[in-house]
Amino acid sequence: MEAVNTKANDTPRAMPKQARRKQLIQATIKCIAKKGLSSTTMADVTQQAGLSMGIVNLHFQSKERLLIETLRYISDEYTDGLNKIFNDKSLSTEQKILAHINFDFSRAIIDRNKLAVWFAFWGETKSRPTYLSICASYINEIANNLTHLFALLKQQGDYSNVNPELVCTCYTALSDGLWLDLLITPKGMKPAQAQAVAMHYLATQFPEHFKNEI
Amino acid sequence: MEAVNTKANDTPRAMPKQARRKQLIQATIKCIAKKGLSSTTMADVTQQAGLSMGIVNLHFQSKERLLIETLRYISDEYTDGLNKIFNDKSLSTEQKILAHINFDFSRAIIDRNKLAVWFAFWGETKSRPTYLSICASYINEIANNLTHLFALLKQQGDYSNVNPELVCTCYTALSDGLWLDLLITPKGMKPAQAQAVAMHYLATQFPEHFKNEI
DNA sequence: CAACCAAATGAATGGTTATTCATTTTTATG
DNA sequence: CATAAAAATGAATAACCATTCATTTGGTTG
Repeated sequence: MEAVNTKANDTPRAMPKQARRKQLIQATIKCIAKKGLSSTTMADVTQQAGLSMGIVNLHFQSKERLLIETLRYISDEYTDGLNKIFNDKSLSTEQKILAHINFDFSRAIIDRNKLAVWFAFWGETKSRPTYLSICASYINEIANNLTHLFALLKQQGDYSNVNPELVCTCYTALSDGLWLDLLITPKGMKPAQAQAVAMHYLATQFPEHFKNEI
Repeated sequence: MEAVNTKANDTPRAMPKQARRKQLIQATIKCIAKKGLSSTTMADVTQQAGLSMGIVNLHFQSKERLLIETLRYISDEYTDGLNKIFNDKSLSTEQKILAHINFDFSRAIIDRNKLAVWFAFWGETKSRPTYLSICASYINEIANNLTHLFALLKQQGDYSNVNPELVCTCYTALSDGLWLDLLITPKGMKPAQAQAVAMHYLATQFPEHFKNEI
């Protein structure tokens, strides 16, 4: 997901394969947001990317693989961001949790184009095992990490009746639901507001740590 | 949404128009769950319903209208169920809220076929104003009712720092997120468990009323 | 700069799919 | 029972779309 040389204006033909793939994935995200997954065509994607019809099959073999790579792209972006926080040894447990929430509602993540992509794929998981397995793997990974953080925080205060697993499940579901609000009621729910709702829940569980954040 | 005469085995041709439309909508729900919105075809739907190709255009004019009516169907089913609870004068405020949660995680609502339909349409709202407006209207209606219930409950206990609007937003998002868990991790999350998570949140806000429900 | 190679193009192809409508089947009416 | 009206059928049609591949373009190398 890191900086790939995308000097599209200079010498397009010299772009590394990886960069062209990224360009096509980003065009796909825009198209899914603009036209919906069900009516996004190869012609739409290639035109959005400013390239020719055959290009997708050249780089991805098929439309289906392009879609899978698109899901993997946003899913990796999300997981990588959270892992970086989780593995950052300069942060305290409390700071990691705060950074996690900040990330969940950061511009790059709650971009409405990407939210549209998330929901489009979630809607198809029941019929596409490949989509489901991509989603399932990142979900477990994140849940384990976050539960661990809550368990650590529990030891740092008077939180004897906090259940870290339950809090993780609840926080995660809440975050997903707030993403939905950001997607379908853009005028009613602003990112900062969504983040405040998430903080409000954490404050109910860890008042000593998060009461002041609201 | 009420009982429509569907005597499919007796005299199919005599079914009222409304019933045939319902039959087609239910076939559509099954197909979207089975094949995904993007690859559900007219042939799939009519075959699932045990009818002939031309039937959808006869009753719905076009595929697009069938899809819109399908969204309206699940959306009405949900809204009607909640309104019935909200308007039931035999229930106390507390009982209404409990009934609301029970309904949110009842078999009819968290049927995985229907969940797949919800997410499929949510994923397309950004590109289809019609889908968006159907969703937007029911969301506002429910939020107003639920906020009102929380405001009433606030007066029945030591809840001076409870914010009914915030609690409504948070509960609603949580519920949507739990629906996602039920859709994509069916083996990990059971309906009763999801409901318990929702109750857990309400207990943080109204401990005097809901602490014992967990 | 010439020759080669990789990347990209886009017209052509073939398969898929929504929609139509002439025909058939069923129900209602007198 | 005969006739008319309504409902349903499904083969035919026309539009659409993913994929292919012969050709062109651009970059690299010696």
